[in-house]
Amino acid sequence: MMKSAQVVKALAALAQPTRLAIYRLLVASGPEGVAAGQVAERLKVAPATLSFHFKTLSHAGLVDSRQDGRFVYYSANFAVMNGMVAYLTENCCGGNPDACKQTNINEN
Amino acid sequence: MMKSAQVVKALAALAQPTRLAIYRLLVASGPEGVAAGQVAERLKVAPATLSFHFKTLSHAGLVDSRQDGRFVYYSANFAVMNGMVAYLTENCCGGNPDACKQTNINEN
DNA sequence: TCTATTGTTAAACAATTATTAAATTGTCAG
DNA sequence: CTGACAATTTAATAATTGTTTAACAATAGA
Repeated sequence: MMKSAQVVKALAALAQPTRLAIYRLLVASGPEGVAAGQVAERLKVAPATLSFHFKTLSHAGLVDSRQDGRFVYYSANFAVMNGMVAYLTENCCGGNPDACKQTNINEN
Repeated sequence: MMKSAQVVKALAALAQPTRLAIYRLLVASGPEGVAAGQVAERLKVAPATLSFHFKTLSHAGLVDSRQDGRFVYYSANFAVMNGMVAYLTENCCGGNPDACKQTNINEN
């Protein structure tokens, strides 16, 4: 089980519109990753701002990076995301993952 | 599918140690809810601070409240939590919820 | 009604976060 | 080596967030 502090860090990293968009873009782009500049262009974010957000995501363990020539390729790391979802699922329903879904059915 | 902005709001609400602890306590305490004072005592949080955090959680739709006499009982609302987990699961693995688990197996 | 209890609100403040512009590092091509 | 390119770092600033104290509402009970 992931530690609470690490979960908070991961949640905080994703709790920002630009960073959530970055993460989604990386997830959709596969394991080879996307160059920082491409992300900047696609999401219309200034390079310095993007670096700042990458650092936050990276520090939370949500993304990996690899340098290739002048480019830095970022990719999603699913381990932390998975741990986070597992933590939420378990702590959302008191060990019964289906409880939420049942609640959801009742309320939709 | 939950909107991205609502997901960000829910993530932000939980991305704080005290609020995550509050939510977990409410989840563990069942649908009847817990009085604010009990939460304050259990988590050792000042009343005003707790009210502030309850407001954030409430505004994100993660908790419900009901007044009973002098007491205000808070309870977890699973609908938003469930929507959030569903959003993350879908956007984490590009529509394939198992991808994360497989990645996890590889990295553990 | 008076008083104690429960909880929220308001104001002030410290700490953190997000953004920008400018300077810096590292890499490649000529 | 030089110049251009890709990205990060730094410094400054604005905005947001978390906490505390004090004041405020609402309810219950004597």
